[in-house]
Amino acid sequence: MPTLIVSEKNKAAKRIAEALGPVTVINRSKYLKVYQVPSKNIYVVPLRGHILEYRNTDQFKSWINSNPREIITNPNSIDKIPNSYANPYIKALIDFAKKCDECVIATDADVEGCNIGLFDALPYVIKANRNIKVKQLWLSSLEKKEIVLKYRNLISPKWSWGETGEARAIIDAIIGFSSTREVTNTFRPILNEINNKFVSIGRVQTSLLYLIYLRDLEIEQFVPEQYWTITANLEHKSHIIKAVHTKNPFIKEKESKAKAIFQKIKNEKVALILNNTKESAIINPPTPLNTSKALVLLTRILRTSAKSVMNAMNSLYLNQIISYPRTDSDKYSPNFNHLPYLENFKPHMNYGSYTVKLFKENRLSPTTGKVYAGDHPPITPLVSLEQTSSKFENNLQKKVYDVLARHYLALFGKHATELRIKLRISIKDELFTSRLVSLTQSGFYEIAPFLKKTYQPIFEIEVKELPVKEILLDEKETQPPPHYTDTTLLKLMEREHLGTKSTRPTIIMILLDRKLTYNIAKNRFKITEWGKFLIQELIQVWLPFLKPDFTRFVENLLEDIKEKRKTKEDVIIIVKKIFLALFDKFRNEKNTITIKFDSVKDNLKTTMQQTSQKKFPQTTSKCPTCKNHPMKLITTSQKKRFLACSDRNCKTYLSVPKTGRITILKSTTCLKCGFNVFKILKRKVNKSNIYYICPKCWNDSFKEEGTIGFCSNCTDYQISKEQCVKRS
DNA sequence: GCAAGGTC
Repeated sequence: MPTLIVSEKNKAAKRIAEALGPVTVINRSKYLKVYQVPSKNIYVVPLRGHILEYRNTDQFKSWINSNPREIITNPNSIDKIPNSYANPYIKALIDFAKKCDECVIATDADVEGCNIGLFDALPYVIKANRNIKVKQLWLSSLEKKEIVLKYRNLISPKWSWGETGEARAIIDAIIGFSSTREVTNTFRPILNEINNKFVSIGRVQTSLLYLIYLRDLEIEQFVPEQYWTITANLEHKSHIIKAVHTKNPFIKEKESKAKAIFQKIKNEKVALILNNTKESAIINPPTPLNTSKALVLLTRILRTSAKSVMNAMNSLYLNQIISYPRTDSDKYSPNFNHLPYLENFKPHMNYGSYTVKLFKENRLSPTTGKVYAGDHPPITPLVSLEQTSSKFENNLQKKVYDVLARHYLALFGKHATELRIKLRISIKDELFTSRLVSLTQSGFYEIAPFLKKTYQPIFEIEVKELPVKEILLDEKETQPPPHYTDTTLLKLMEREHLGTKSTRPTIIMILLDRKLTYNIAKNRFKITEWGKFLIQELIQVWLPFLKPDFTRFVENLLEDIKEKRKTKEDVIIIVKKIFLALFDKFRNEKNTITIKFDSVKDNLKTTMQQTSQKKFPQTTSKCPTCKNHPMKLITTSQKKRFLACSDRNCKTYLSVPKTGRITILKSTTCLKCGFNVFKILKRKVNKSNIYYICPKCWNDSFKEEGTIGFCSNCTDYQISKEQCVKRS
């Protein structure tokens, strides 16, 4: 009788099947492939991560007519049901379970993997075939050798690991659903004012918001302190060498001391070099990239959001340009053969000469990080693509690939060398130091210059004296800590155990979407007035839940389930009890919150309006009515869009197509009426459609009968190479 | 209408 193997994702299913023998692919639906190994009588059915999710039962569907408190107390408040795309997967599990007498769970070798295999998929398998034998395939990598070996040594299912994931899901659902509803109901008068539909509360997101609140508070309450520094600019050939007084910084109490020193030396023209040491330092190439490190690096270099970088990596992976982007490995398996990948880059326009040099110098082993998670290698470029390649779907993918490819090549590079010169200097008996760091050997920086620090030009100092160009006494102020960026938020979340490598970018985005945070200059995050009000109120009643300690507390309990020290049920009872107490505290004290609403409502409304004012794209052509002002392409929060004259008094509006991405072509205008031509891109699953309209002509066409005012229907002109030209 | 966790 055949064997059914269940994997977490398509990629793993394919690899497992291929390792066990020649494969026949069974296309079950457009996206679902089952891999058959006829020689071994095996069917490998992939899943797509979790196929079930917790939802409120019908009894608790209504937000108004059900009691949020009962979501915690009533064991039937939530239920695990198939998600939107689960059906083909479930059907495949049932069909193949009926044919097989053995089921091997081969989902990822971690807590969520065990939960997906043993608690999402297996119940369907067993329901379809009560006598099926259940085993688990515990893979520490997807290499053929490992798969073959472990398939011969199947283990009994790791139920406790699966239960750990189940407890995590139940705890998050119960806490999230009950508190989101209760807090939404409480804050409803405020939500109406600021056009929010609800306020979401969750173990991870609310804790993160609290940390952002704390940082902003620290910045707000920061009291700058005055201090003074004495610096000397010394001349050496064409360079300026900056030296700092050894007693820097002079705090407020030492102001007079600083000024006295400055008075004493300000006209001195010679600096004596007392000591001149130099040392060479080696800078090693970076270590391979796991997901967290890649996100931190890419958001820092590209100055873009974690979410968009993660999306770009995922698309590159789906298009087989990079390896799997969700990995904890920052160390390659000793068996990983880098040669074919490196070989790819030899002819590359930008990376080629560096790569050829790697081969010449026989530098073919990468640096190594700390974790070999097994299932996937560190993030690796699989193919060599030029920046002009049409395989990139957008500019960001291009940039992400460039950084990842260069970083990968840097792993094999030679170390860089720094020259560090330290000078001890005396200016009229006042001691100064100067540190000069220059790059003497660029090594791997050649391919990955984005990893470089700032360096001074290379020079050596052999003289005993240097002329003083100027001596400066500067009054300065201490600076507050910076606002968080995507990069620093990712680091913070990792440090505080908030979220996972895959969910962190989404959680950062959720806070933005829900108007709890917003971006100020340079991708920096600030809590909104609304977020601040919310957290300030919650601190009064829910501080234990806001602190990241709560997640660590839950984590420890989950670990107890995994290690069989506690049962899933016991842990859920413990967490429910603690959270119910917090919930009741909120209920008992919520009058102290609602009583404040009248006094803060108006202020919140206006500040939130200011914060959310978007910059809408503008036409270069003028409004057809007033002929004075450009028009704005407005998109409302309900996703309706239209053109409006930027002069509010003019009140001219033009319709635009409801769907498709609009680009205002600024290099051409409609030769018929002079208005901008709009390019509309409609994305479909397989191909995209592009068409053009002039909004003025398009709107005019509504008043006439017959024609639709697309540019393609224009009798006199047509769009050619994004220019409006006479029809030939 | 809600969480956080997988994956496309």
